Amino acid sequence: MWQRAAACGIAIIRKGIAPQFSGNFVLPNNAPFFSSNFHSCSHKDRPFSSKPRVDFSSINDVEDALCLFRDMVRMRPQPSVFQFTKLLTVVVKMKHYSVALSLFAEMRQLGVPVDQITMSNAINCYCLLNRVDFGFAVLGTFFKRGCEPNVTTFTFLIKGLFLVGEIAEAEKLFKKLLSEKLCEPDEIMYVIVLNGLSKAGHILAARDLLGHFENLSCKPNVHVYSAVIDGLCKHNMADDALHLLSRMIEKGISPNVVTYNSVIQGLCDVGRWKDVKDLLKEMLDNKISPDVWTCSILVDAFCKEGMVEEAENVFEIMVQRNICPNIVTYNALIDGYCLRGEMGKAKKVLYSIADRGLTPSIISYGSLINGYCKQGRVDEAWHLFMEISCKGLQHDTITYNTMIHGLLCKDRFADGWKLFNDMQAQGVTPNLQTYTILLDGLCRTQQIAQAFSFLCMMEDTGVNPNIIAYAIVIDGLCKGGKLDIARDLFNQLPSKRLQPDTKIYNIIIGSLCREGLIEDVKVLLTEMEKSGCAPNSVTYRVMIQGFLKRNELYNAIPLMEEMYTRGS
DNA sequence: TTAGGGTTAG
Repeated sequence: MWQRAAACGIAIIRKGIAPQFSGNFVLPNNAPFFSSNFHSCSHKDRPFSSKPRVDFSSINDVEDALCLFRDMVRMRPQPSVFQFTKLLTVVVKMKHYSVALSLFAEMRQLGVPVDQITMSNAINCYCLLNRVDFGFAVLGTFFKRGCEPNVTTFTFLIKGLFLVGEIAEAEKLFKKLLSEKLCEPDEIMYVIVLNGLSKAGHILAARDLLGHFENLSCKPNVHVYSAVIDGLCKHNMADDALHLLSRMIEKGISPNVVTYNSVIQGLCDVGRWKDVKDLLKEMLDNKISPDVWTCSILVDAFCKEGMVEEAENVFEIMVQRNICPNIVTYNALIDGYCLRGEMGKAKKVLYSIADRGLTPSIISYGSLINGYCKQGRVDEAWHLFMEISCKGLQHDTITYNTMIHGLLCKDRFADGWKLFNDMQAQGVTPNLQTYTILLDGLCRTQQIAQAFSFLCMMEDTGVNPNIIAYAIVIDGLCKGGKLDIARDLFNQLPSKRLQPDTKIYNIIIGSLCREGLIEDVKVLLTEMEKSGCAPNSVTYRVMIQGFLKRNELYNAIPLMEEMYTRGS
């Protein structure tokens, strides 16, 4: 739908004629979009002195905003379009987008003036509600009153397209703005485009666009560089990120704490500790103080490496530098203790969070539940799982997955399935991981027919089983002595657009060896090599084990030799 | 004296 609306909106800009649907277009709340109250006069035409004062500082929540709106509507003379728009933006900042749109609709019904900025804000609200299509429809109505969208209006729309995953369309619209000179993109628009492209994995396109931007008269600023640097770091291109960091400095743009945090995160992710140290030094030399984000990244990185003592040292540094840890910092520490199995310490941190004026999040509980489950202490995990609702938090897909997985690992299948039903009853959507956990449970208990039905059910609910899900079922079939069915399913993978990985080859090869089907093994090994899926140490191990089980030492020994030659 | 931008976690 939005493409048509967008095409129409863009065509209108190009031709400068009224949109075909502007007159009677009805917004989602069924209020006609247009009324005759478009405020076409500039504020100079209406002296501000004639308008009553409106106190926005008294607004603490959305109810206050609604009350003020009612007061403003009754005021005589009526407050200006600026004041009404200001109120709308206060509501938008509170993230009450639907409320802002209702106010907007009411303004139109009551004859309160709206202008280009008010309308752009309405577009923004639709976009933030993932309804960029309605945003484009509002765009179409701009021209009815001889008003033109500007760079901010288009920035809202491009951001809206990225939000709903319409990456190509966002890029297309941006290029159209450039090629048809519909507006002059500014730094903020570049940040939105570059960040959208980077986050969607189109990192090379983002880098090219940055190169283009560097050649314009309006030069990229620190935010623009930071967006691309962050994208590079998130796509394991830490060297490129470091290179870009040097380039921005050469061009006289100083990185800020956010830029450094992105690079530090990227370096921590790949364990480049020396570079992290150098960068921290560079930061301090440049008089950029680490913030709570920097510290949280470091705490998390140390904890993931099992270096909890070092993470605790970061906490001490935070105290010295007067940096207050936030819930993310504490969650990283909880996770660190859990990874080391130090559940007592992890729990102590959880219960100390409230003492520090913070509220534990669902992630705090999720980490602990995961830690207890990993240790097989499901009853303690369950106790915390139940505590979540008492604390006014909502269970999410991940906590359900963790708990179900924990129960199934302890063979508490009935409890696991009961929780799965409860999850759906609570309106928490199962994801691929949920289904994979349950599929594994079915296969481990040799409920193969149910596992097959489950695969079909997954497809029906729009969650396509991935290679891991198939590997679980194929493994279950092999372990249940149903090698033929397993091979059939394996052969169906290409038709499901799934590329077998080493793990799945190993499952089939191991079974074939146990059956003594050495010729079939040779065929699969050749196929594996051709597909770029190299045999690994597990491949050799399963083959050797298979042959030894058949007392075929003469087949096993040459494989041992080959395994050592290959260094697997 | 009305609008838009970047980083963290189970």
